[in-house]
Amino acid sequence: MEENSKYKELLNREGIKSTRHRNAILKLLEESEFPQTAEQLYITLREKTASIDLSTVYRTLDTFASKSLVLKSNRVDDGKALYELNHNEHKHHLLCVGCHKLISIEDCPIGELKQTLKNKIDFDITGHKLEIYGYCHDCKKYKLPPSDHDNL
Amino acid sequence: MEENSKYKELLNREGIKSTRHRNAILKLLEESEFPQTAEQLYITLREKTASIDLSTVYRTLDTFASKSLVLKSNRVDDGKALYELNHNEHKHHLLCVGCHKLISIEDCPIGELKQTLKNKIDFDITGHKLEIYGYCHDCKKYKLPPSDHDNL
DNA sequence: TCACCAAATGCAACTGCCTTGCATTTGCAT
DNA sequence: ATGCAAATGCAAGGCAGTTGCATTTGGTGA
Repeated sequence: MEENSKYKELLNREGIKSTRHRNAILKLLEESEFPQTAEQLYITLREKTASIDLSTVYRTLDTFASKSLVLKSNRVDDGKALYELNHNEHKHHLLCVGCHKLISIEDCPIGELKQTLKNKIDFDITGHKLEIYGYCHDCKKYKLPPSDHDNL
Repeated sequence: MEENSKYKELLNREGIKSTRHRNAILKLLEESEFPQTAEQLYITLREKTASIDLSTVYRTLDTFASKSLVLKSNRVDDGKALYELNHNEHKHHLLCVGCHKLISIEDCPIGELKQTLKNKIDFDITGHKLEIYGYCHDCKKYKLPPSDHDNL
C-alpha cells in the first residue's frame, strides 16, 4: 500500500521507526476533522484496525508532538489533552459551548496587535494561542442565557 | 476585622455563607499577582492560616467559579487548573518566554473578528481567551532562536 | 536472507489531580 | 439559645495519563 510508504517516509525523516500503529495513528489524524482526545483515537483504532494499547497511543502521540508532527493542546472545559496533525498552518478554533463542536478558522487578529505592542511596550510577540467560545449556527436557537463562558 | 466584613458582604450578595475558609481564600486570591493552582493556594493557606483540607479548597474554588467570583482556566503546559479573582475587566496577558514575567494588557483584537465570523460562518462569539508569548524589553537582547513556543 | 539490537509495544501497576460520600461542625435565621 | 441547611474534614474513589518491565518488532549490517 502506497499510503503507508508516505507515512514511512515522513517518520524516517524524523528519525523514528515506521510501525503499524504509528502509521494507523497518522492516518487517523489525517482523516480527523477536529482535534481528538487520546481515548477517542484509541477507541477508533480498536474498532477499525488491530488491537492497540492505550499507553501506546499516548506514547505515540507524545513522540509525534515532540517531533512537531502533531500539536497537543488542552480542551477548555475539562482540560483533557487534544491532538491534531500539525499542518504548519496558522489557525485557531471556535468552540461551540452548545454542542462542543470545534471549528477551525484561518482568521487571526494578532497582526495589528503585534505592531501595537512593539511600539507601546517594546514586546516582541513570537507566538500566541487564541480560543474562542460561542454558539454555532445549529446551537443558536437553543441559546441559553449568558453563563460562565462569557467571562473567558 | 473589617476586611472580613467586606468578604462577607460579597459572599452574601452571591447568596452563600461567609466562612473562615472562604474569607481566607478570597483574601489570598486578592493578594495573588498571578493565577494560582488549587494546591498552591492550599499550601499557602496551611502555612499562614489554620488547617484546611484540599477538598475544601477545590469545592470553594468551584463554588466561587460558579458565582463568577473567580475565573478558572487551564495552564498551557500541564493542563492544571488555575484560579484567579474575577475583576470583571477584560484583559490579556503577555508571557515573556525569557524571564516568565506576565504583563497585563488591555488591548484586545477580537472586535472585528466577531463580526467577520458572524457573517462568514454564522458563529456568535460569547467569550475568548488569548495568550501571547514573546520577549519583553529586557529579554530581547538574550533572545534565543525560535522554539516550541512559536507553535502555540 | 538472517541475525542482531535498539526501539516499540502490551500489560499491569501506579501517580497525580480532582471528586465524592458521609459523618461532623458551623453559620445564620428565628 | 436552638435548629437546620450549608460547609467542612476525612477517607475512599475516579479518571487521565505515566511508568517499569518483559516481549515483540523494524531496520541495519553481515
